[in-house]
Amino acid sequence: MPKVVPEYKEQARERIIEQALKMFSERGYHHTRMTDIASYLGVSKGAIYQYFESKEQLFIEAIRHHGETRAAVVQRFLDTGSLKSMSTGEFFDEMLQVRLSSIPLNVDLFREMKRNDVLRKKLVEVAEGWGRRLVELIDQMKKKGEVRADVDSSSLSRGILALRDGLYSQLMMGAETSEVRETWVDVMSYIMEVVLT
Amino acid sequence: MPKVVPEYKEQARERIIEQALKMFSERGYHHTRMTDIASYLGVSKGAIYQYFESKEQLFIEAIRHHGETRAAVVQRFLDTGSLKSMSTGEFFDEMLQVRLSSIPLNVDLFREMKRNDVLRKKLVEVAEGWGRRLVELIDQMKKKGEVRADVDSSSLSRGILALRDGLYSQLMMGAETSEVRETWVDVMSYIMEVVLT
Amino acid sequence: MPKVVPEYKEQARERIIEQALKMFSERGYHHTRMTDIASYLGVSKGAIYQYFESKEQLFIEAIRHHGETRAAVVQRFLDTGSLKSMSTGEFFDEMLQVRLSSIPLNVDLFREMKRNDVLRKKLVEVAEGWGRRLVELIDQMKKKGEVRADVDSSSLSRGILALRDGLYSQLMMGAETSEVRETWVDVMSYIMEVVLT
Amino acid sequence: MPKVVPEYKEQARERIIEQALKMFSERGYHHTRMTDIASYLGVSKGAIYQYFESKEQLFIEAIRHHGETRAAVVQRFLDTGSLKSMSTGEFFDEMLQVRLSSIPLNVDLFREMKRNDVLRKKLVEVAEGWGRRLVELIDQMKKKGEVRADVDSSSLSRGILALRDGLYSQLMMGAETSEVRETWVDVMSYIMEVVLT
DNA sequence: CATGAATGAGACTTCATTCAT
DNA sequence: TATGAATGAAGTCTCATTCAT
Repeated sequence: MPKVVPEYKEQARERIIEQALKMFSERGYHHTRMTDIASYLGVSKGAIYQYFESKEQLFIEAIRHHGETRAAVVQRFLDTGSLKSMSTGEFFDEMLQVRLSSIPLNVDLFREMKRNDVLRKKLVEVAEGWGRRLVELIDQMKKKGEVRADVDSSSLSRGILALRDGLYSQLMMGAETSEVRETWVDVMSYIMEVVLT
Repeated sequence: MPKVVPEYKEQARERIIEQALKMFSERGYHHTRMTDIASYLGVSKGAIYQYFESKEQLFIEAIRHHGETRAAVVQRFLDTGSLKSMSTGEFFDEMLQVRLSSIPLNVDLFREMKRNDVLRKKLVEVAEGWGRRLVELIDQMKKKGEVRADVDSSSLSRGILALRDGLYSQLMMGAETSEVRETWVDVMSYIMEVVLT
Repeated sequence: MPKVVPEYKEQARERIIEQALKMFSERGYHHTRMTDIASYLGVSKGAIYQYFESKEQLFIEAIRHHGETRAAVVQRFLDTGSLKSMSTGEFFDEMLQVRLSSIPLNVDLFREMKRNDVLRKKLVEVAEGWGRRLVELIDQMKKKGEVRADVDSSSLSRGILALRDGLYSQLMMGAETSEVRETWVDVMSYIMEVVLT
Repeated sequence: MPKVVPEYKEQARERIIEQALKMFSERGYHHTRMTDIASYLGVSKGAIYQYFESKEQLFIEAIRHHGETRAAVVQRFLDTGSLKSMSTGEFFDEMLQVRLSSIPLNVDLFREMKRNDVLRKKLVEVAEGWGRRLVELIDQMKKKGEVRADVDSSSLSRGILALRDGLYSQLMMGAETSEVRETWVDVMSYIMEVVLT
């Protein structure tokens, strides 16, 4: 009977969140039973309910945690102040670690949104956060003359994020990681070739 | 109480499939109840079971139908023999009509795949079909010298599809259609600027 | 596999309500499982959920039904325009049939009230209804000079209802019906002896 | 984290019993969680299990304790050797303090009785104890010629207890204490007017 | 002794599917 | 053929009780 808490309650929460996130992303919200999460953790259903009041709440927490983790990674690249750094295979690899299967998560999220206000706000907030930060970066680069002035920052930002999400989606559908990474590097380089001065 | 069969059995099947497809894409597989589909059709649950042996089977048929409809649209553009025609707002608009919310559909599909071999095959077949046809088009254009020889057809194809899917995903999340369309046109034009000779 | 509906849906509802009422009163809300009600009806749990959306809702309906049934009986005696008719063993017997174990019901009700506004309103409404009608009767009798003018109608009404409830409670606790009926008749006659002119 | 045992084990037991009794009466057996009792006592659940082997056992002890406390109060009035003393507002007030919400308790008790022999015996014993003592008092008064000879002691006793219980029940349902007390005084005075010589 | 995290039986509820009418 | 009431498997959640620390 392993305990959920190796040592501290906060760690237990985190362990649960991480396992839940993993399973929610891999199987989707509805295909992930509380029992499954529990048994993968080597714990009883009831234990999870000491940390989260419902499956939905656990889901929300998983999303929050996911968003925060991703934020750190992306921020690091944004901090370089250059779009180029995001066009690399390294960026893709790092995102992969953290973002793995987030598209399905988002879709489930979207479904839940219709019923859940808290969730909706959080999701929109996270999603818009990405876009905003990227737009800011592009705007700064435009000021420095590193990006063509006639480029629509918002449109470019949206396109990059769409490409990223579309590719992750392909990974989920079973595409080869190496091929997908190559696509990211290739297409980003095409785009950079045009928009960078 | 209108009957499922207005006149021909085949029409009844189609009516059911179309309603089911609509609801599956809007709400997702698990949030769509057989009762819902039936009542939206003004028909009893039992009636549906005369045309489809299970919810899953109906889902599969809906996917098939969806894939075929989309095929017609895309094929029309592919038939122009030019990537340019796909870089337009018109292409985007047409796809929108037919493809609306297909990302969620695909994701649900993916979830079902783990349990359903028939479904998996169909999905992979459809998904790869798109890629293959696009790769063929690019290869043809390369032969004609319309696309740079050093462009990786497979990678470019994959990137275009990813962009499309990522943007549709954004639409699902509540983004403005006009902004998303603009992104499609902008980013496709950047890419075309580089890959077309 | 007997059906819940012998013929009409309304009858099915009623059958369920009656069985539920019986069991709720005998065992209390928490000791009555949906499964129990269903199996006593020779039906599956699910069937009940076609008529009532939750156990709580079924409980509320049972209360409503109970109140209405009782109303008819009591009204008949009130309609005689005389308190005397309520002091008889016949009145007691009739109430017994209909009210059997309503004290426990009321107590469970009271417990639920803290959480359920609809229930609270209904209960208070029913409970106050009894008191009001009895007060009216006493007031009328006072006007006719059949009840002493210095009798407090509200207090007398409340006392009679309390006596009734207290005796029913004793029945629930296992007291002999004949003895309890005798008490009702005796004590009511003492009271009548004083308050009637 | 105060300890259950401020000084003596017996005091700890008593503290738990008193808190449990309070909560059982206010919320009912099923709505009172062991956790609630513990946290109101500022103690851990585990601590309670050192004094009582189960929730049911604690309930039983609470009942016993309750019965004993009440006994003292009532006995004091019985000791006056006169029914009149029980017809007063003072008696009612004292009972109120001690008996508050015992009807619900009794009902829960009755529910448990079906499953628990020990409980049943205790309850019946306590309940009958009240009746017996009251009957004895009335019999004594009859001997002294203070109560009419044709009064059925058992019936009168039962009626008084029923009135008391019915009124307490009304209090539980939200009736005004002052009105209920008035009813007790009024109705008891009617009855006394007839049965006392 | 005390604590409170973990357990797990058990209750409610949902919904795809069946089948008598 | 159509209907929709009934079924029952499966999932979520609660809470008395246990037990390692």
